[in-house]
Amino acid sequence: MTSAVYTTQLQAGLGLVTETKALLDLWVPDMSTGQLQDVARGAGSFPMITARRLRNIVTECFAPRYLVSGASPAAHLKMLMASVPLADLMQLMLLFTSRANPILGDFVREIYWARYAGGYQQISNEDARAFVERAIDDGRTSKRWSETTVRRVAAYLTGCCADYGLLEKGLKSNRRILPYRATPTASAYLAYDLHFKGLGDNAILTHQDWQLFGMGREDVINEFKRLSLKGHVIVQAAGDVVRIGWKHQSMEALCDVISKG
DNA sequence: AGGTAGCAATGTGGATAACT
DNA sequence: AGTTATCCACATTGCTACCT
Repeated sequence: MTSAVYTTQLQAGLGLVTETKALLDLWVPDMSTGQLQDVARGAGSFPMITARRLRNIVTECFAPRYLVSGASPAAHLKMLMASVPLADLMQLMLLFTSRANPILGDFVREIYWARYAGGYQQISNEDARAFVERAIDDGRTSKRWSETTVRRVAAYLTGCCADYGLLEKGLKSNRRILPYRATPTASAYLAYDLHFKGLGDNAILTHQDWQLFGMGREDVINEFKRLSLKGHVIVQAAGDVVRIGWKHQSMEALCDVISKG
């Protein structure tokens, strides 16, 4: 799906939902990863973990996910955090984590939603392992991973899905598929995010990020209609041609409206 | 030389199986 | 039932090739 190389970076941390919230509380714009680590250690937000582990979390998880694109993900999540339900934030975390770790995004798109659509009740680590091994065969990694790395990364894929609410939580190697649907906040965010990235309306409708939520072009159009009811956009659909009227002038404006809604 | 990315190895604790 | 062995998931630390 994507062409990026798969890495083992998920090894450094899975969903990290509470850790991410804690770091967002401490983070301010223009803060370096080193500064963030220092602040986090000083604030005692992570009393149970070592400095080395904190480094892992900040530089290998938090930064690649939320400090990219001028740290806009972090800035936006921080804006939304106070008023938006955790489930919505977790969907955005899935988006950012999948962008940082293409192997997760592809797993969700190709395996999770295929199983979901196929009426399966669960996804096992063995399913994930098969996905990883096929990816290696297809040359998606820089080199062939060892057996243990394959097994672990496979487990991290399902574990991360569990952290973000797509699969059942707990220490299981076979997890139940949970009902999962993009929330209005997440879909509004993604819509505007793609828009301000400069994508045209038609390209937005078919963007692969929607597939993280199991949405194809028709689903996206229907979602836009829902967003129009909330006043976020205006949708004009005539046959195959869809035109979007964008009501907010910036991501900050959107986040402001969402957090006050 | 020092830093970093990518991968591997180790530590820990819980869950389950196997045994007595 | 209670104890021990084994497995598994996850956190943490270590290693190394590569780049600057």
